[in-house]
Amino acid sequence: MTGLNSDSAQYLISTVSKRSGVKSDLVRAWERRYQAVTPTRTAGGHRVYTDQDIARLKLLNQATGNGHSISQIARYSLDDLKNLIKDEAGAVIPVLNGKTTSVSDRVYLTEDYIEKCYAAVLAFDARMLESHFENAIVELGTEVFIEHLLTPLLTRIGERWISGELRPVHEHMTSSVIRSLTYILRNNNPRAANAPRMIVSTPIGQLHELGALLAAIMAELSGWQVTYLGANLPAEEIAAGVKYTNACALTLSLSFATDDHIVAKELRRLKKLVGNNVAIIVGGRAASHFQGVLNEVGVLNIHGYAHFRQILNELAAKNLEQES
Amino acid sequence: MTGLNSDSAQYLISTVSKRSGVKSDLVRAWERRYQAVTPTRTAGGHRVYTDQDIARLKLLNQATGNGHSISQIARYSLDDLKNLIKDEAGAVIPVLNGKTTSVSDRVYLTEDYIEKCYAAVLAFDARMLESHFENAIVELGTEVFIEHLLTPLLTRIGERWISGELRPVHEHMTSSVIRSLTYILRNNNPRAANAPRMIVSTPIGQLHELGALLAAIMAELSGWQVTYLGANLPAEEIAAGVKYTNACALTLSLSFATDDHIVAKELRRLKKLVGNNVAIIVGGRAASHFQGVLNEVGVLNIHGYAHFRQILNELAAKNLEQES
DNA sequence: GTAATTTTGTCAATGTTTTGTAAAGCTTTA
DNA sequence: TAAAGCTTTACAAAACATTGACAAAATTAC
Repeated sequence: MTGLNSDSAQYLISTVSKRSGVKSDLVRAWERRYQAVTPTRTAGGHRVYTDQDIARLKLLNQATGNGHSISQIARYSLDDLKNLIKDEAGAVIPVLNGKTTSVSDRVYLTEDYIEKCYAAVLAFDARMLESHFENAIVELGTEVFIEHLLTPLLTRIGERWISGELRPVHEHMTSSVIRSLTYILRNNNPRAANAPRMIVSTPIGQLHELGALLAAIMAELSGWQVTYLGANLPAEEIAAGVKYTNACALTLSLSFATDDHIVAKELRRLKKLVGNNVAIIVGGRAASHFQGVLNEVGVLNIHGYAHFRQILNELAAKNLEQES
Repeated sequence: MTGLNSDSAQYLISTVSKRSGVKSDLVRAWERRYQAVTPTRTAGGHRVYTDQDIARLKLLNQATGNGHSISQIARYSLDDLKNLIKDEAGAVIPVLNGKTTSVSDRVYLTEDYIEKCYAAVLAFDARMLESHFENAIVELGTEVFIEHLLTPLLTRIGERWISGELRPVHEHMTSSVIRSLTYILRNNNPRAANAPRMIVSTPIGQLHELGALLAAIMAELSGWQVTYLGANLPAEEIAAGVKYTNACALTLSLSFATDDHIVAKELRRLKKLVGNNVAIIVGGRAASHFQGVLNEVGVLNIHGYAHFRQILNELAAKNLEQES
């Protein structure tokens, strides 16, 4: 770059109009009516603008396009305008449950909540964590809560656990809080009577239950009737659960990559025990580490939230038509 | 941060309507009739709202959706509204219409409930179990529920597990249901701010968490602030939990008598790690099996429900006088 | 249980404000 | 001198405000 900084660079109104996308007439109107920009003048009275002015007008243009009234935002600072735009950036699907706020707002709020929640985890403050969760559920709605708060939060906890910032207890405490919250989460979405049934657990050797919990909650919200069994269960027990509930799907979470062959062995046994009529779904940070067995046994491997939902819907549909 | 705080940001009514989900007409009606919001005005008379107003309307919208009459709640503070919504999230409506049943009636009722609940466990029907629990909590009250339903039920499950009638999965499923219920149980009894803190867990090798769960719930109901960590944790982790929360008591449940020396070793390490200022309480079916170590380490051994309550009260009193 | 009353969401009619656009007439600039 | 800019004035569509009314729903009274 040259030495041109934003103060020295100067433009006439036609240039500004082209670069900001706001018609000249309108630029003048905004100045006259609301002092949206305050250009200096040449000796002859022509307006002279800076780069900052252009940036400002660009943002104002975008904001008004988003429904904000120019009179209200005309005098906002550059930073404030940026925030305003950022808030609206994700506004793609503005309707979730009919009423309630736009998704983008809630997604934005989420970042705040994630920070607060993570801080509570780090401080090992279960009450605080629970309180934040409660507020978040109320404010964001269950869908957004799960997808944009819980999922990234748990991912982060997983990472920090690996890096050593968090200890296993942190995870246990968090699981505990979340488990007690499942009650609220579930109650918000009434289940159908003939909902397809699913077992969620983790195989022996997999002690981390956060992933499994998340899967259980997601499945519940997708209309499944989930029986959550907790972590670290032998294949026989999981299979027994499947049989007892007559579940048509079994979701396992693999969060930790182990080099022993326990998980592989358990998966094979599981497959043999539950047979071919039960779909086995596997997800979790370490799932790819076990890719070999997963392929061999023939399980559905989850890639992200959306994918899981898709799998759930497909399975539910298949299950429905089998029943009829 | 920028200067765009919740006071400065301003919106016109259409934006507010979009974000809060309340139609413009209705926003105005609520203002006119109940002063639900009190926006400022532009020079021309247009209403101008803040972020707070939007949050308010959002909550009001939700609350009215929940059956509250707008005239009653229109002037609530933001916090009150949040609480209103939060309380409803767990919506059990624990109202018994004033009519109280005698304690004896309720104890009698419990036997009925125990049978139903046990049948649900045996049938591996988590929904049914949860449903019975919910009804029982409402009908019996938390105290009776815990003492006369949950305690004997869990004892019975332990026995039947030994006899082979039940499998480990049954216990896992039951734990899962109870954990999700802790939310209701806790919410009925608000805790004091300066409540004494406690950690509840089970040591490595002790996979059964029902006893620990029960202890956690009891302690909560006795006014303790409990952090429940789940089962099967190494001494270091439990000790870390104690340190993080600054707990003055640690309750462990020992349900299964093992002949290896793991539990004994863990208990000794635990004692060394937490020091003498933290009371270690041990309960559970198999506690007596480890009597040797328990004496050596110097723990409080629980004998029944009443005894546990007594211990809790004594400790709480001691803790209180130490703090003052 | 029914009738009277109140609450509450919605709408319509009518007038005002906001806001983008544009024309007219004059001035500056290249 | 032609192009671009300035100011003033005007205009119309969209959005907003106010008032008053109405009917369904919820409460209350009988």
